[in-house]
Amino acid sequence: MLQTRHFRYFLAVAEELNFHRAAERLNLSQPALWRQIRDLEAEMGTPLLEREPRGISLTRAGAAFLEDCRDILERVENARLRARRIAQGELGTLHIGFNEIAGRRPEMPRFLQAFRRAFPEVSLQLHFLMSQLQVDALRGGSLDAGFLLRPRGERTDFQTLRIGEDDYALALPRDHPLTRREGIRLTDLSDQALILPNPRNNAVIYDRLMTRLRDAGVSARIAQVADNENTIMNLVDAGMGLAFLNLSFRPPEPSGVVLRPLADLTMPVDLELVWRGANTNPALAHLVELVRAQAEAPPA
Amino acid sequence: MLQTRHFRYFLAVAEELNFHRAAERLNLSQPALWRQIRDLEAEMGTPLLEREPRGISLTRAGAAFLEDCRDILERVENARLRARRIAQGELGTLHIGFNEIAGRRPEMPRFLQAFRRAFPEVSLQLHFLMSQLQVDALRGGSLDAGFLLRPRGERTDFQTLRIGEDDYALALPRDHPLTRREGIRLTDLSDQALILPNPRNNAVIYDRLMTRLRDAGVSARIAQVADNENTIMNLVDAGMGLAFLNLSFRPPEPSGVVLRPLADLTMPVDLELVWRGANTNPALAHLVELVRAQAEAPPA
DNA sequence: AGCATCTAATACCTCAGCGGCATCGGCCGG
DNA sequence: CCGGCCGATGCCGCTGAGGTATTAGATGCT
Repeated sequence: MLQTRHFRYFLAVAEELNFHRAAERLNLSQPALWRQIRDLEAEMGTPLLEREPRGISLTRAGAAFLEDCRDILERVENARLRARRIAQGELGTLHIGFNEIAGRRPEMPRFLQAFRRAFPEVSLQLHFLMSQLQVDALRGGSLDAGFLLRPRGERTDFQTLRIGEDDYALALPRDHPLTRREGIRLTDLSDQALILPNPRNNAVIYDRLMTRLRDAGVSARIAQVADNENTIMNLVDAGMGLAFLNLSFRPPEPSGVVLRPLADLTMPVDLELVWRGANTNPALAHLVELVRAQAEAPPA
Repeated sequence: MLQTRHFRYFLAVAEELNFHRAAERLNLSQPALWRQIRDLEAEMGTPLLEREPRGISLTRAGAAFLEDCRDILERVENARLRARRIAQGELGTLHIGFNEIAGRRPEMPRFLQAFRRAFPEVSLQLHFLMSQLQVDALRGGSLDAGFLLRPRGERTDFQTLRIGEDDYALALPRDHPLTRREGIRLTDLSDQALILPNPRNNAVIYDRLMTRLRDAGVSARIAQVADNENTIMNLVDAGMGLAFLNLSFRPPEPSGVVLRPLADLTMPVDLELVWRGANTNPALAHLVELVRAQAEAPPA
């Protein structure tokens, strides 16, 4: 059977065109090398060397095989290196999710840029997904890590790394009467139209908000559920009702929406990097390590 | 050291994802295979298989390596086939020379077409060269075989294969007085202007012609030497003098040149396929064999 | 719970084959 | 004619690839 040994040996012989020198180069004895070449020719089913009275030369088949030898040996070496680099997490692909809020944070581009600089051969595939969908994708394995918001203190079987914090506040049109009130309370929302996040996308937040409203005895009217924060904001802007939005979701400047804290509603959430502990993608460890370092010591 | 054995074994294991089945496929015992894979991972410097409670799966590095394995094993096999086919003369390059006369013979395209059909992967490189230059090229190794004219009976250290025969005749303008004479003799050429082939290109023919003329006591005047048959014919047409041309070099129809045999000059030449006996190009043997078969039994 | 079964992993042994040493035989240059 | 260079061969030792028997862990069936 053809072994890479044969390729290495033939390469040396073909380059030196001399069994003694080739054997020396390979740290081998001349007879051992000679026999391997003989066996190689038998395997190939054709002579590769022309035996001449004074030394040897390549046959046409041998010359062609020499090229193939070089190519194959190079590929073997590259295969080894590639596997190593993948195992080291220096090469590969990382699927990263991020949601509306995380995407607007200044940390995100810092993390990604730092990672790209440190591991330029890891392809970063970014997926814009809401928090709940990210969790599903992480479970399903189509995502390696996600930047998302989780209510502080909520239990989880994922690994998490806290990057920042946020809270919810009341979003209301600039000209709404409540904007002139200090210390808005939940009871002030009675009989107001409310716009809530779609429970299909974000059940946790939806449930918590509803619970708080019920506990406060507020009989609010749900005017609309919306799929994402942008939609919610636009609906508020259009005067469809009031809503709860994250503080870090700053409305774009020419917007008629303002955010006001509620005196008796605090729902702190953490911006976290989340991943499955069982995920074996070696590049993931690098991402976590890098985000941890950056989050602990943000650049001056 | 990585051996192709390792590639073949890993390929089986990675495809079966089961040591027993893979070992069976390889006609190997499970422990032997297991140890080879362990050694392979040590060589690679990274695990390729994920050991799970129930069986094995590929690591990312292993999956990448699997692709490389397939690629490499395929290339190894192709290298073997390529070398074999080159050695068999089914693949390669053949440099073939032909001169003015051979090029005009109907046999040439027959030979070449038959060869191309039989050995489509042998690249035929055709070189238009006069006979003497072909001989030099054959000696120098830049030509594998040549179709050329040689005076019959001339000794040579080349291998030859007779394809056809030819002779020299007098070339003269259509309106020349000698065209009306039956049985032109060399002595009739006294005081005629003659156009001879350049002795640098075709020393043998030049010398023979000169010898015949001298022996016949003809004091011919050499008006010109010319590099090739076309030039000679044009000069004759232009009335610069008479010349000796091969019978099979039929002047193109709208030409004012005619060929007349000489009663006392016969210089038979053979159209031959000529090659060096020491030439090791395996495709050459096929060409010779094919030309021999075609020449002996020309198509009906 | 207990047993059968499937899997990867170990222990121990055998022998093929890879490699080393010594040597031969042919060819060339001095 | 002889010394040196080269490929080719014979013989022997030992490494390592492979076989058999067995263990160990997990799972599923009764």
